[in-house]
Parts: sequence; C-alpha cells; structure tokens
Amino acid sequence: MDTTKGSNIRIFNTLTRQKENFSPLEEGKVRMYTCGPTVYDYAHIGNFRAFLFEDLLKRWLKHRGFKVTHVMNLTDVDDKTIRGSQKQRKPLKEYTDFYIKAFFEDIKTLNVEPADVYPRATEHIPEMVSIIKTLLEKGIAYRGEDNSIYYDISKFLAYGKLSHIKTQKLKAGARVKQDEYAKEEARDFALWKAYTPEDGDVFWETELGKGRPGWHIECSAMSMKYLGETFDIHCGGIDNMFPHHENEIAQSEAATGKPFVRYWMHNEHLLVEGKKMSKRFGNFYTLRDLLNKGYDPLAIRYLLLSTHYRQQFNFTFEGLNAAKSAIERLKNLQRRLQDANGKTIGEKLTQLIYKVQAGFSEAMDDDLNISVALAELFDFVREINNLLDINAITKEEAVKVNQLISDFDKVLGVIPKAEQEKLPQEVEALIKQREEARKAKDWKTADEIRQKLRFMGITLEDTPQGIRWKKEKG
RNA sequence: GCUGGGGUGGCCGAAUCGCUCAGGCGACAGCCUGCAGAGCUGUUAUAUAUGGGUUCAAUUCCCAUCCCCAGCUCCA
Repeated sequence: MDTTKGSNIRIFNTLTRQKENFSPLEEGKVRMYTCGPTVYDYAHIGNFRAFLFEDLLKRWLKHRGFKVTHVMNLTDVDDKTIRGSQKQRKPLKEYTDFYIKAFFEDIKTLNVEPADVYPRATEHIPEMVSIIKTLLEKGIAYRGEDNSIYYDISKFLAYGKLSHIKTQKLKAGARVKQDEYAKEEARDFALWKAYTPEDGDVFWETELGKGRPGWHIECSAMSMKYLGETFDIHCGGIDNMFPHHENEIAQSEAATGKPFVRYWMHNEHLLVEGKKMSKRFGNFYTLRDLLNKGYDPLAIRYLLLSTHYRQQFNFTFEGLNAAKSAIERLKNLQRRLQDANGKTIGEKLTQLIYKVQAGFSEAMDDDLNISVALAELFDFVREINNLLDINAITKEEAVKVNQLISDFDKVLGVIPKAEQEKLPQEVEALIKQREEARKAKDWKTADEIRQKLRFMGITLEDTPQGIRWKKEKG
C-alpha cells in the first residue's frame, strides 16, 4: 500500500491549474517549504487555516511513507515588523521574538507538527546578498537612483507563469519599494532596499550597501539554502501567489537557471460569518480570542481542516460547536471500544476495516479530499457502534480497531490524548461514596455527589461496565 | 464597474451526465438508565437559486436572470 515511488497521490498544482500525479524529485523523500508568519502580531485563524492545511498535507505524505523535510520561514524583518517595533519603541528583535514565541505556542495548541527548520530572515542576510549579487552580475537586477536594487521583470520571460499575470501591461520603469503594493499589476520589485531614516536602527552593512532585504528575496534564499535549488512543494495562502510567489520564482530561477519549485499549492481564504475577516466588521479572531471564549483548540483544528483547502471556507461559531461534537463522537467510540468484550462475527469486521482504509486513503490521495475521507471514517464509526451494540467485537478486535482509529488520527490530529492522569484522591473518594449511595438506592445522595463533581469539572457516566468519568474543559 | 469563485435538506459541507444526491451538526423517536445535561441506534428532512436549452438521461454541460463572496482599494 505504501508505495513511495510512483505514489497514488494527486495534487492540484497552481502552476498548471491541474491535478497532477505527485512524484518527488528524490524517491521516497519530499522537500517542502511553506510560507510562515510575518511576526508583527498574533496570527489569526485565517493564517492558521494555511498552517493546518500544510500540516494535513505533511501528515498525509508521511502516512504514505514519504520522508518529509519541511521548512517554514519566519519573516522577522519587513515593512510591517519595522513599523510595529517602532510603534512600541522596542528593538526589532525583541519585538519579533515576542510574536515568534506566541506563534510557536499557538501551533502547539493546534497540534501542528513542527517543521524541521524555522529559518529567520534576519539570520540569512548573507544568503540573500549572494543571490542579489548573482542577479546583478547577470544583468537582471539593477540599482535604482534611490540606491535600492530592483529586479527587472522584463528580463525574466516566464514572469507571470504562476499567477497568470500578463506582463504585457507593464509600464516601463514602474517599480515598487514597498512590500505591499497593488496586486494584479506587475512591476519591478525591490531586492534590496537602501537605508532610509524611517528604518531607524534596522539595517545591515553589506557589499550591496547599507540597507535591508526586500520581502520576496527572503523566501528564495531560505528555501534554497535548506531544500536545494529545486525542491518539491511550496505552499502558501492564495494571497501570496502574486506577487510574492511569482517573485520568488523570478529571483530563484533567474539566479540558478534551474526550476525552482515543482508543485505549488495554495489554500483559499477563510470567511467569518459569511464575510471577509476584518477588524472593521468585528469578525476578526486570533486563536487566542477563541480560546478565551472557551473554545476547544482541537475543535478549531477540526473545523478548519474539514473543508477542502482550495475552497473558501465560512467559519462560524455554530460550525465550531458542530466540530466539537464530531470529535466527541470519535473519542467516545474509542472509550467504548476499551470496554468491548464480545464474540466475533467473523469476516464482517475485516471487510469494514478494509473498506475504511481504502476509502479514506483514496479520498486523501485525491488532492486531500478531506470531506470524503471523513465521511468514510464516520461510516466506519457507525458500523462499529452497531457491532458494539450487539456485543459482536472481541477484546482483541477492539484493540485492533482502536489502533486503526489512532492511525487515522495521526493524520487528522483531532482526538485528544487519553487522560492518563489520576484523579485527585478527594475525587476518587467522592466517586466511591456515590457508588455506595447508589447501591443503597440513596438516589438523593448520589445525585448530590454527582452534581458536586460536575462543579469540579468531572462528568460521571454510569455504564454496565462501571463508572466512566471525563474531564470537561471550558 | 472589471476579474475570479459560488448558490445542494434547519446549519456546515461532499459527489456525480443515470441504482433512492456522502458525511457531520441539529431535531425527533426508540434503547439504555433509579434518574441523567451521558451514550448508542434509527428516522427525519418531500435539498441541488430561477427560467430556458442540449441529451435516452443533468444537480452535474450550454444560455439568460437573480443573489452571495473574494480580489482590484496597505491590517491573508
């Protein structure tokens, strides 16, 4: 099943606007780069949709047997970070360190597997300078009258191949120094920005002069350093397609003369309550906002993951509650299986397992069709519950099924780890007291204790196999 | 206005030129329970924006209309 050679995985390549069979440069290995956060503020849930999509992709590739090297950059110097640090009157590094730390906390909360490398832009200035020098030598870059260095996009014939921007419309000599500029308008862009007083104490003295790198060159330099001049997958939000990714291609391919990235993958944006997320509309949320409202991070993960990544997704609080319930369903099945001790009815279970494995994999292989994959999984859940109802699953089979569900969850990452922790003695004692009360049919006392535990965050369930408890969060 | 995407049951969301259009949530019922806000099962919803057309057959293709969203207007 795990063929790493010609995999069965098909992914939609933005470059060709088609689903393509995925086969990496090097057999069994995948090198992927994903655009990380610009660390000038807390990341919002739209950002996390991108990071979660990338996490799902990586987990699926690994599930299929690939060894994945994943690099995610941290943009810690650009117009926004400089502006932000000046506003707070803090050194750039102190300012960005704060948000980098927050970012790592957030992805851990969302159960995102860490990348192998998190290069920071400020630590890769020499690599950037080196590429810019090459581009100058090749006559593709030029120094403007403001002493900044620009990329001449008319020298790169393939410019626009990713975003399908027509370069014919170019205005001669139109160029931008800002990282942010009108999209759908291709212009020469800055590779190196000459120092200006607005930059304050943010500058590097290099062979190119005093200044700082442009935004786009950061990703070219860092991705190629860690993944090679040509690598397999580059992901990012759809907004980065142009100009950012287009410019990365231009810089990298012009410098090396080799193809830069083989598969480009872009995730669509998130809407909140049907609208673009914006502070103006009051529907702008960071992960922390949602956690403060008491939402479960794994429910957030599930929700953001449950819609195909190339589809605009409407985030609602109703959806978040639904996600929470869906996860509960999986978790409850696992707990139920732990108590199973019935008689097998033979082939049936084997068939179900085969079906869910095949169905789930086939769906995920098809450009991460998560909706269908989840449908297969929930079909399976229902069937297993049916078997449990008639006590038709043995202990051994239950272990096997639970293992299978855990395997799926290695890809999904939404089922909380079993609560291994022991209950406080006080609680144990209360549960015991209640049991005695129940035996004595003293329902009043039993209910009181149950209520008391509820206040303490412990929910009790009486089952034929005995008392089950779980901790309620938020 | 221009460009692109989309309108599927109460909500979210799949799929497909053709057995009765997944799955989740919700609601309802049954089971279980001393009871239970817990759990399981089942049912449900008489769903594919509207009007035409092509086709043996369309929700899936084409045309028109209406509506929604995004980008073009620096907080993705």
